[in-house]
Formats: sequence, structure tokens, C-alpha cells
Amino acid sequence: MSRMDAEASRAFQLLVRFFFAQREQLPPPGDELELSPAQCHVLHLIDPDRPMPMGRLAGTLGCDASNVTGLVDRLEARALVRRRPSADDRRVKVIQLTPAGSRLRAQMLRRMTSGSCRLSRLSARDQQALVRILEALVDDQ
Amino acid sequence: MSRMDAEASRAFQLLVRFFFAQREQLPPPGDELELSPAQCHVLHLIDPDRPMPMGRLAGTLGCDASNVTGLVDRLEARALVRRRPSADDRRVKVIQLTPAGSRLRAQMLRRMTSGSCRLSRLSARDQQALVRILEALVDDQ
DNA sequence: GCGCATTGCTTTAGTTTGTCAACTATTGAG
DNA sequence: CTCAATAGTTGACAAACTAAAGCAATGCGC
Repeated sequence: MSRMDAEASRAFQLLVRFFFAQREQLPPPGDELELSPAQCHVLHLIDPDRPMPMGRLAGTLGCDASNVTGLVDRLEARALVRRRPSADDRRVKVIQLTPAGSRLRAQMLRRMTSGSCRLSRLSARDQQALVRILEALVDDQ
Repeated sequence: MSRMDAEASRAFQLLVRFFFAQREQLPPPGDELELSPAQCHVLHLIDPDRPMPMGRLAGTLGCDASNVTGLVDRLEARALVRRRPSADDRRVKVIQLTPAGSRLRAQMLRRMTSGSCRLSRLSARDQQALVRILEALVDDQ
């Protein structure tokens, strides 16, 4: 394993560990939000003023389209989200946050990234560095 | 939302997106490894020469102990892992990689962090910075 | 226009992941 | 010894996921 790969490997292990550690405190289980991790992520991905077709949702989540059907079903049953036909292509269904969904999303983001959150304990400099590096990682498609 | 929280929020969103993007190329599905994401993570957490009690596994994964029972069941059925009684405490079962498990783990790590991997496209400086910051995030626990 | 492969989503069927509650065995404190 | 706490398992169930088949809409070649 080359020098660089060792670093990448270490970074990867840390990312996974962090992700799980974060999840531990993610949806305070049996919480007022009542969102499963997967539902959190879906809500998280849909910008309130930029609805998203289901296909792109599946792509971003890296899972099967039929899975997204189920996820959206459950969110729609709770009126957090709405399926709307696309104007351009009648096969496409665009997922849009309802006002309630938008409100819950904001509440969730607030809860996960403020106060006691691990991320907020980093120095401002480190937070900026982390954002910059992650942007480079995610940016190119 | 304060200045620092905005940065933390952005970092959090990026981490989630990265995690999913990574997962997309994680267990090339229907692959020779035939490991689910969860199984990858378990394998990933057990150092070949440092077996781990199931309880600590559950803690690190941030999930219920009974869930770990199932995960280990499936891994043990494929002879990747073994339950061994602890010498100190007869209630405890220590999970140990078999040679096959150890081999598969190495193969998985190699595949996930080399070559086309997003992480290896970062500059060496950025990789080191990322590792340092993530260590700070994960460390205290 | 007509065929025909492709695309976007759903349905069905099946496995895995995850939770909770109840249970067993072991430990440790008093 | 008694009794509460701990480690793991079991059973029942919801949620998350996949693969395969299906349907409707698209759009390409002719």
C-alpha cells in the first residue's frame, strides 16, 4: 500500500467511524421528530425551493429507485413531501417539501449542527478547512 | 443561526453527501465480496489482531445489541468471523476475524481506498489535514 | 405516422437492518 | 445468599433495501 493510500485509508476509516458516531446522536430515537435516519437524509437532500425528481434522489442516495418509492411513500403519508408531475416529462415525478416538511427539515438541521454537536467543537479554522476539503471531494459529480 | 453554526451545518451536509457518494461505490453490488454495507462496517471495525466483544461493537455502531447478534450470525455463517468466550467474563463473547475474514477485510479496504477513489485524488496536504481534523472529531468519546 | 428500445417510476417478493421487550446466564455488591 | 445490573439471545415486528417484472411516456429510426 503506497504512502498516499495509507493516508486515504486512514481518512476513510475515520469518516466511517464519524458517521456512525454522529448517527448515534442523529435522530434522538423515539424523538418528537420521529424521523428514521434514511428519512432524515431524504429530507436533508431536498432543498425547500428546489424540488427533486425521484430518479435524481435515487442517484444521490446511491440506492435502487424502488427503494425511493417506499421512502417517499412514508414521507408523503406524513404530509412532509408531495409528488408533483413534471411539466417537461410526464414520466417524471418531482418531490417537493410541503410547508410542514420544510419546517421539520429546518428543525432537524438546527438540532444536528448546533450546540453540543461534535462539529461545532472544532476551531473556526478547522471547520473552514473541513468544508473546503469536503467540497473538493464531493464537487466533481 | 450563528456564524460558526453555519459552517458546522455546511460541513455536516457535505459529510452526509460524501458518505452516500462513497457508499455508491462501496460494495460494488452483486460483487465478488458479497458484503452488505453493514457487514462491511462490522468487518471494518474488527482489527485482525484485536478481537472485540459484541457489546463494544454495538456501542461503536450505535445500534441495539440484538442487531449485532444478527450481523455476527450472518458473518459467522460465512466463516468470516468467530464467537469466542471471553476468559475474564463468561457472559462476554469476543468476535474474532477468521483468516478468511481477515483476507476479505484487507481486500475490501484496498478496494475502497485506492486507485479511482475520491479520497486519493486529494493533495497529500489535504489528506493529512482531513485526517487530523477527523481525528479531533472522533477522538473524545 | 409506425415500430421499438429506453427511461422513470411502481409493484411484488424476498432479504437485511434495525428496534423493543422478554428471557437466560453471569457477575458483583451488600 | 439475595438481588440488581450486565452481556448476549430470541421473537415479533417495522423500515430499508434489492432484483425482477411491469406500465406509461419518450424519443429515435424509418
